[in-house]
Amino acid sequence: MVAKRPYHHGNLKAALLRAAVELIAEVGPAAFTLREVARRAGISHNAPYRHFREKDELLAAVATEGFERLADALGKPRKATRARKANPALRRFQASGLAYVRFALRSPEHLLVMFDWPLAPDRYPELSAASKRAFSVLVELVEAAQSEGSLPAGDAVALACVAWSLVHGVAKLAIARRLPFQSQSRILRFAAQAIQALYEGMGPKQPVSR
Amino acid sequence: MVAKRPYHHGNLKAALLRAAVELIAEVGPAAFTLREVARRAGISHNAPYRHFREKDELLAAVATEGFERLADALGKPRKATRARKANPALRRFQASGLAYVRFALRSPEHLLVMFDWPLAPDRYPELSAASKRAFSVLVELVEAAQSEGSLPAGDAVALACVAWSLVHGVAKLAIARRLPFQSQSRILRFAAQAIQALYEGMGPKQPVSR
DNA sequence: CCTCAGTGTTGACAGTGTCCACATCCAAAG
DNA sequence: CTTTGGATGTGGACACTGTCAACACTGAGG
Repeated sequence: MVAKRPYHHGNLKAALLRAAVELIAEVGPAAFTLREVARRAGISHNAPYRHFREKDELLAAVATEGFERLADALGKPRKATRARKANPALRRFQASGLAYVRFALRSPEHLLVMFDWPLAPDRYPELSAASKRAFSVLVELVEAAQSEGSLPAGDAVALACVAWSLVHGVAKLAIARRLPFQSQSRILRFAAQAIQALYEGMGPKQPVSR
Repeated sequence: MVAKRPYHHGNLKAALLRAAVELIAEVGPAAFTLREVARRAGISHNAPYRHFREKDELLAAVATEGFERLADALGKPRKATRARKANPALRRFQASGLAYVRFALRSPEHLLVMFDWPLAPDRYPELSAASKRAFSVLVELVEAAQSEGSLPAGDAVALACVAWSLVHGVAKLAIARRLPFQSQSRILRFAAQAIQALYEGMGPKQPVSR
């Protein structure tokens, strides 16, 4: 029983987070307005300040939520990869790349705030912790593939950054509608090709000069 | 002789563009303010409206300038690649990837407005024309490498998008300071590695399963 | 010399983020 | 059971923003 909003809302913080995500989805982070969020939550324009120090702290909460969901999406295999024979760690690594793009397509509003909004990391320690955690998930996937032998030994962080750059680029260009593909399935197919290209090389199978 | 700003400024439009780029470099596009630009140009807060319909049109002009410079940077080889023996087109293609990242490091304010600011493309036709032009430079580089044989035949646009995604990801993560490298030279070295990895494949030289 | 289009200015308005003082509620102390 | 204090929500205020309308200055062409 949540009652009928007598004076104290009960769980305003969560409601504000939800409303914020919806508003960002509609108008983008730039046109996002604290007062409009308050309006949608049916409260006064000052109530949010009891739960967030300032506008940016609400955005930071959205970004934190985003990094947590992203870490989940990366870590958890999509469907129980049924008894893969070869290179399961590589498989999971590549799947996580697709998951990154899928996350971006499903929650573009989160990705926008996570990467395109200037939030001082030292002011929002939970946010930077969440982002570090998500990155470490990626590094672990790389290390697993390395010890499996399906990725070259060496600086796992650097390897992870290369892979990250590729899928991040695909994700950002996709949600900015800069790629010449419309449907989400076409975009995901393209992402899979890109990931494959990064692993196998995009050069011709028979190098011209050797 | 430009005189001493009598009443008519003379070339306010250009001055506003310069001031806008500087301001974005300092505070980012989100905190960018039309009135502050006017202050820096030493004019009233309404003078910009004689040259730009609205705030976003000034931003769009910045973005347009950015795409034009980017197209130049991609198209023109950095230093006259002295008498390359093999695969000159491939060389130029890879160099253009580095140029993309170099452009981002040199002009992060332009890149931010170009890709992270929501500008209705139909409201600013010059902007979308400039962005199309820049993309076509990239596609031409791909096609040249294809006819040289150093890239596989097939959809040049898709190939270009893969390469674009990689360098765009590197560029965006770099200027957002998300990569674990500090100096510009380290970042450029990393970018070169990533480009090389995309061409040769990041898998082990001796594939584990074949 | 006049005029008039282009350029710059002043003043206004609604909307924003944030501060302050005040109102309301719930739970624990007495 | 009352009291009371901390947490939560409200209303008003302020400086600032983007944008509009009316007005002022200027220089080139009649």
